[in-house]
Amino acid sequence: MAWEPIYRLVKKIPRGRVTTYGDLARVLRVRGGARVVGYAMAGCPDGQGIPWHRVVGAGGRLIINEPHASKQRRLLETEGVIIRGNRVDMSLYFWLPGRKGAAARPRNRNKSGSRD
DNA sequence: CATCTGACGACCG
DNA sequence: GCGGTCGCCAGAT
Repeated sequence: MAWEPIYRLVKKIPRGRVTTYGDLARVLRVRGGARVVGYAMAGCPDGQGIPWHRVVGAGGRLIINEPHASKQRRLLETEGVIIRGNRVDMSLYFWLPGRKGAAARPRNRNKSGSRD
């Protein structure tokens, strides 16, 4: 399969940010939707700088099973992403792919100083 | 060709 | 908020 577009987009996810399988599927118009994107990520080649850990489930939930779950969690925390329970705060870290690298926190509603 | 499984997501109780 | 069901599609057996 040609998952290249998916991998390429995942590589564009900024450090300390996350996106979801569903959004990737929608932006890339993947036939099978989120499910297939997940399948693609599961088989993503290693050692190619693909930040697969920045891809989470809908709502910022970490749905991956062990042993990758721990790894993803550790990697995200390393990038400064606060993980609470089994999910991350989408209002702070969600990143929408595509569009010239612009676009970012569509739901960021904080009025205090945000750290970008 | 029939089934099962999986790094998903929306719904429902 | 949690757990179960169903729909989705691509491999594996």
